[in-house]
Amino acid sequence: MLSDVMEDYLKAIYQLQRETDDRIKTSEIAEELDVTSPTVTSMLDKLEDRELVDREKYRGVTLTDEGETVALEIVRHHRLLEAYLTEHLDYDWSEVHAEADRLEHHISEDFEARVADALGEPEVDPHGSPIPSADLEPPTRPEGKSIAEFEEGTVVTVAEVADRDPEVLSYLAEHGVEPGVELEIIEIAPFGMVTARSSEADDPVSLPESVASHVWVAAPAEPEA
Amino acid sequence: MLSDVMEDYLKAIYQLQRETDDRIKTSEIAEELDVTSPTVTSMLDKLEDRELVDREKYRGVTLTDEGETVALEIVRHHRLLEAYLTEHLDYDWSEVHAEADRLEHHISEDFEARVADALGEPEVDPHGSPIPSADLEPPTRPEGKSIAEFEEGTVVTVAEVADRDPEVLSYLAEHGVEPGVELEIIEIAPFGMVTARSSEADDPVSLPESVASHVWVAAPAEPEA
DNA sequence: TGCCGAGTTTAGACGGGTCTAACCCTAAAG
DNA sequence: CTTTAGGGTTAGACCCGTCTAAACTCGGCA
Repeated sequence: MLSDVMEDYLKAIYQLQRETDDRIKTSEIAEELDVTSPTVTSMLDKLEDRELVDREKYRGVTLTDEGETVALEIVRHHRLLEAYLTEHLDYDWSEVHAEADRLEHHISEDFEARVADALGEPEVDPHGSPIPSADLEPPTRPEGKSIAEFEEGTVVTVAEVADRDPEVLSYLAEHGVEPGVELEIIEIAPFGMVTARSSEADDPVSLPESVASHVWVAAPAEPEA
Repeated sequence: MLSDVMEDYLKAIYQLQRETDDRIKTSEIAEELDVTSPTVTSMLDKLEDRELVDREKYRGVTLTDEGETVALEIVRHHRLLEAYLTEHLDYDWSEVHAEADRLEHHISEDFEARVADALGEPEVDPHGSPIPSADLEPPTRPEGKSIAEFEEGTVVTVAEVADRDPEVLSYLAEHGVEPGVELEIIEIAPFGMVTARSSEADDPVSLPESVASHVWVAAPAEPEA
């Protein structure tokens, strides 16, 4: 049996791996989980003993297949919960993350199945993030780009908003930046700030690079304009 | 902040207190929580430090008002969850206990409020047990008797089935013993076994004293027959 | 090639929750 | 009033997850 904390580490490594595609360093995990580096090192020892991570001392870790499966299970729980809370308990898009973070470790397989069923086996959560399937096969990374990578003047459709900060999410929602909306990229400043107009809002919104890079657009099936 | 484990102890003490109305002894708590006596003693030290229990060494504990409030909060969570799982996620009456036991420590005030709202502020859970109100005032103990305390031939209405064992609950449900049904007491054997016929089942059912004592009947408002 | 700094790991401590073994108190029986 | 059995508490150990302080490694730069 794995502890909640171990699950958190595996999930963190998984998510960092999705972002960087490289070995994950101690300090990155420490940052992500808000603990010190030695704490991470000792946990990595334990995860290595259980063959949940591959490790090279001083050079970071990657998940083993088994570790990845565990991480996917937790991510599935998390995203199903987010979807359920918004659909059936009237939570706002921006509020669900913290609640799901606490609950994700404590639901049974049975609960997971019932929630998935109640939602009709959804494929994405309210932020547009893909929900791992019940078989926990590693999803192929969907192609996609952040809105910061487009030319000024382009109109794109938001697929995913990968931020977790509720304040940021509220702000984005207020300014019409949510999965599904169309965004016209108005300006990309030299320091990375993106200004865009949403189909759902009157005024344009400006987002610093750190936020804009979390707003993703699905790679279009090359609509031969 | 209280740990999950502390909450479990407070809840256990609360529930034992409902049953026995006396100081609760170390060994009773140990039994309830499936832990050894020294473990309970050391936990009681901590709860006493925090003024959540009143203690007399060698003679057991009672909850302080503050301890009772915490216990009521947990019980409220538990019973709301049980109600929600049966009403909205299609759980069976007999299955909800374990799931609620895990979740009860991890839901926010907000979640609690939304669940209560979705259910319409229910007053009892699926087992007929009263759900503490949101203000966490200690409920006055409802009058009531177990079916073992009636004369043979009496017809009673089941108000609460206070067992927690899913196997026992399944068995009872199969034989028509659930909150709301009418039960005709057919026989009370000298060793305490109760045989009764449910309005919801064809054949009578016999219950050993240990089970029968958990099947409660609300004290009727003395219907002057 | 050798040094240096950033980042990682080791060493050692601590609080939480649990255990077993040993000791001690309480209350009931004589 | 004394004994004793049963149960409660103390003592001491262990694992978990965390920390700080100190030692070490890697890789870039002189």
